Amino acid sequence: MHFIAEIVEDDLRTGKNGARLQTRFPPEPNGYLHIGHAKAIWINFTIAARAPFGACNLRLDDTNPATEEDRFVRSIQEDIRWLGYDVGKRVFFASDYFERLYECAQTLVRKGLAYVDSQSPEEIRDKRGNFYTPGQDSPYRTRSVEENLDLLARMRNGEFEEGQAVLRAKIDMTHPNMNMRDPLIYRIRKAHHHRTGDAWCIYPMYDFAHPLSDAFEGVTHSLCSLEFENHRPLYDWFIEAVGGFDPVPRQIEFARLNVTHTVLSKRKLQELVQLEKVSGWDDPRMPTLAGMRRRGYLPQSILAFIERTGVAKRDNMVEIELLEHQIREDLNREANRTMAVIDPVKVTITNMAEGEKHTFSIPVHPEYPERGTREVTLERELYIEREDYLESPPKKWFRLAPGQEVRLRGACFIRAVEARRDERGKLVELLCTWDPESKGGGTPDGRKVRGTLHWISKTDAISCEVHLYDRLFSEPEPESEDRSFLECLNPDSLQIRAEALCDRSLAQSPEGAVFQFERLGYFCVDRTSTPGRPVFNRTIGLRDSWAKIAQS
RNA sequence: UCCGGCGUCGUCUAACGGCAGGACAAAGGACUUUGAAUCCUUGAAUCAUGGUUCGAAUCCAUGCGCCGGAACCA
Repeated sequence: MHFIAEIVEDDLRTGKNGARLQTRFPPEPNGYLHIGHAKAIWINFTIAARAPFGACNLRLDDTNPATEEDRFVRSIQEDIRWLGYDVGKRVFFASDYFERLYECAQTLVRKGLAYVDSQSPEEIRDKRGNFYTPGQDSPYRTRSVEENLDLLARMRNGEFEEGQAVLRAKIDMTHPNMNMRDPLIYRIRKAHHHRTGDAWCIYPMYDFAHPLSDAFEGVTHSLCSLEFENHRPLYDWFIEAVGGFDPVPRQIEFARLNVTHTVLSKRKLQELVQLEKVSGWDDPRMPTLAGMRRRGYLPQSILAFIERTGVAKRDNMVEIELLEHQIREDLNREANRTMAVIDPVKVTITNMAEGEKHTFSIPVHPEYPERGTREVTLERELYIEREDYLESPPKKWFRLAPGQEVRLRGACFIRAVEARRDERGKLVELLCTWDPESKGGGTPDGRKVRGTLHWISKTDAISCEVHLYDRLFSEPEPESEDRSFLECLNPDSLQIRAEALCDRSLAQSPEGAVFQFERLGYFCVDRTSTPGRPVFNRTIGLRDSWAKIAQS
């Protein structure tokens, strides 16, 4: 049980808030959700579920019309649903509260706790002071309630231009926490809002809108990331200053998720999209939920990963290996086996007659025989992976080499006899012999072969396209200061293999279907697939202990 | 120089004054019709110094280090 759960359990036990429990997930609709958001989503929904009638609201925090778009509102809802959370009717918008927030602002003015400042943005910034020196009061700080009320109404009516006036809270210009030095409440923005259109020309700031929106909704625990820790005194101040709320929400901060070999800043993700380093927000290399979905990640894997990384207050950098481990663990269970050859080389079995065919059935999943079997055909012409044959192999090479015998997965033993190459030396065909005694994959004499290869016969094969994805960044910490994250991009993060072959049975596979291509990894059907030509995305490769042996 | 937060194996995370544990990663081995999966084994940590205590990762003090904070962004 993490520290937030402990606080909440404690509140529940002591009957705080009448044992009510409510949280909220408040994204700004200015980009796609990524795996860092998944952490916030998971925390907020699992915490809410700790009480019988606990609930988590989705609140789109749309207080800045300049950056927000309706398409992001839609993608956010889609991604939350995909993760497995049903917000039902609990979808709210900060913009729905604009009128009520305005009334709160008037209340503050009447209480003498807010004033209209007519200084320029530059003056306001200069007079805020800095970490070491206190700020100075605005000359407009002492305006009367009546004047402030009038000015605020005229701000709303559009009588001022952007930058000519703002509404500020009257707190303390010498406060050591700079957030408390008369923070802005409203600024003028003559911009079109994606939901309220042109109804407003003043928009509330986050520090004002956020705590009050929580209070309006009856949120009891407002969970956010560490960078808002400095804002908590202000969060509490606005709720107290407006007054009359029950329950009074409590803000608790946790450390956001960081993962090696990727970036999780919205600005950087946006840059990758804009600079076309990736194909879009849902590029399978992106850490966005849309990208991970297209990549073939299962939502339960993402959630399990987040649960395993924990919730605490120290800064963290989770190794991507933990995510990859989780994906493999789930996909190993979920994905049925089939065979595909990504870089095919033709094999001719010279001692098998033209037209001769043998059929074998192989379990669809070795650990779950109840899932049934698949049929493969063995015949004179077939294909194996080019890299599975080596003319002069290193030690411990179990695959094909001159004179060496291997097993074709689920079928029989073959032995390499001759390699045919073109004028440039490229392998074009392998002549092999098979042992008819080895049908099924073993022989009466009980001799062992160490290597088993995946393969596909000429009649079973259809052409397909395979997208081999790897980590987007080759550096473990592309966000570290020493260079631009763009310089850390992995040039081989995508390899397109248009010559690949896969089993006929995959021709009509629906988008998102997942498979293990034996010995290669886990793959899913991309949305660009067509019935005649499937396109597969590699979600993650199998662990490859040969790669380590080969290295040494 | 100010304010806030945080320091436990390489990484993430437990411990609520009483044997520093787990997971990933790493190394070695067994098994294997996927060099997969599975199984076994091993190495690996309390930022430092003082104090309180029978006993401190935990409480106190001091120091050091790291992160965040000076948008009319969220």
